[in-house]
Parts: sequence; C-alpha cells; structure tokens
Amino acid sequence: MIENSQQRRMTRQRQVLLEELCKLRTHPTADELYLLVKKRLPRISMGTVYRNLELLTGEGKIRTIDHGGMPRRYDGDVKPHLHVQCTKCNRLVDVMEVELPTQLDDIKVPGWTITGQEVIIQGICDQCQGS
Amino acid sequence: MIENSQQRRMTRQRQVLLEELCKLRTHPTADELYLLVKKRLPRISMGTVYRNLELLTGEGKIRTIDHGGMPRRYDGDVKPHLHVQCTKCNRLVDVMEVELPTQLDDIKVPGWTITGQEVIIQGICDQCQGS
DNA sequence: ATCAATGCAAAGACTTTGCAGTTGG
DNA sequence: CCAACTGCAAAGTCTTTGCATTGAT
Repeated sequence: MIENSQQRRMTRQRQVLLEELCKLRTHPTADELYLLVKKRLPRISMGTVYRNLELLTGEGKIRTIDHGGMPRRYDGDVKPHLHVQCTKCNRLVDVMEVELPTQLDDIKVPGWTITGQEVIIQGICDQCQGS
Repeated sequence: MIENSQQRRMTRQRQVLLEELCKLRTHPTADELYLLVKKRLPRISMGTVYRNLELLTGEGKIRTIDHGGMPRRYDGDVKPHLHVQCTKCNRLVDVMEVELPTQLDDIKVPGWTITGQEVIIQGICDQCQGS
C-alpha cells in the first residue's frame, strides 16, 4: 500500500514508465513494461515498476486491469472501453468499435457508491481458433 | 493445467467441495473454502481444493471469478449475474436485482468466438463508506 | 485391477516490502 | 536540505506440480 502524499515527484523512472505505457495500444504486464523501460533506464528495478504502476493508477493516469489469467495488465488509455480476453492464451485486446453498454452506467446498489466498472468479454481469439 | 479426461470420478472431496460452495451465497476464496471443507474432511489438502475448483469450473458446475484484489473467488451459482466489488475491502457481492445488460450479448469481435463475459461493478461498499 | 484423484511438500509465479543510499523540488 | 523515491534482495501471498499412495468404478 502506498500512502497518500502531498508532495509527489516526477522522477525519470515514473516519467519513462508512463511514456512507454501510453505509447502502446497493448496491455502489458508489469514484467513486459519492465523490460521495455529497462532499455532506456537499465538500472530500473521491478519494485520501482510496481510502485509506480500503483501510484499512477491511484492518480488516474493509467488503468490497472485485474482479470483472469493471473498477471495484472496495465492500460495507458484511461477512457472507458471494452476489453476482450482469450481464455486460451490470455491475450487481452481493446474493443474500440463497440460502445460500453450504457445500461452499466445506471446500475445502483443500495448503500454503495459506484465508481466504475470492469467489463471483460471472454472468448477464443483468432490465433487460437484452430488448436 | 488439468487434461481432459473421459473417465471422471466423483470423489468424496469433489462432492463435499461442490456442496459447500453451492450452499453459500457468498464468493469464497480457495482458502476459505478449504477451511470450510476441512471441517467435514479434515485431511483434505489445498492442492485438492485447487484441482477440483479448476475441474468443476471446466465442467461448468461452478464459476471462477477472476477479479481485482488477487485471491480468486468462486461462485456456486453459474447463472449469469452481476457482481459488485468494493475497491477498499475487496468484498464481492451479487447484484441480483439488476439484469446483466443485454447489449453485452450482442458484442461481436471479428475473428473471435465470444463465449462469455465478466462484469464487475466497482464501488465503495456500505461498510467502507465512512473510512 | 486400473488409472483418476489424493495428500503432502516443494516449487513457481507474481507482487510487496524493508532498508540504505539517491535525488527532485 | 530532506522527504519522496530508488535499487536491491528478501519475504509474502496465492497457486501449481511431482510423486508415492489411495480409492472409485
């Protein structure tokens, strides 16, 4: 858990991490991102990657996608949109052509404050169709 | 990974696990379920719990809910329904009053075979409102 | 009898954390 | 300057797996 701090610093690591993630239209795992950022900052550590991913998510600058198939994925696009995930290979892909069902915005639960939603459509991707 | 077997045996462990899960209207973790089943079968192991939860999910007898907040949860109710999850305490609750948006059934992705969907509404639960 | 399934314990995958040293504002 | 941040390595948490044994059919 990262505590709320008033004074936040834009370190080179944080900067580069954010840049690299936003550059992608895929949804890398922490590890994939680590390898990517490592090319520019060879001494960066996994700890820093995880800490910054959590922090940036908290600030609303990126999105953490918690989903099936263990390793978390991250998304540089915070605009609400749908994801499809392959139940065979766990590939996670944007679906920009389809709108998020508006019905979801209207959902109310007594006693709860609704803040968002996570919708993951499941299926078999084109590459896994044959197997 | 559990391979597809033609010859499946209904062991006491499998039986009791399924019974206990279906008895609940909550969504226990593997560990919570383990403790529960242990009361009736004191020698059961976590390995068996995990293996059976995966197997029963594959058979469509239960549902595995992969969601934010690490430990997986399991649901004895396989009828499609919505879940709300508290982003503070990770509590996961059914929302039976609200229908799953029908728009989700119509979603098509070129090249993919859609098999299902996972919708988790996020919010702050009644118990966490104050903090 | 046969082979799927179990218990156990060890290994694995992913993530978090403590700490001493750095560094951005 | 000094608290936020880092790298490193160790610890944690959850899940999977190998293997000898057991048990359902």
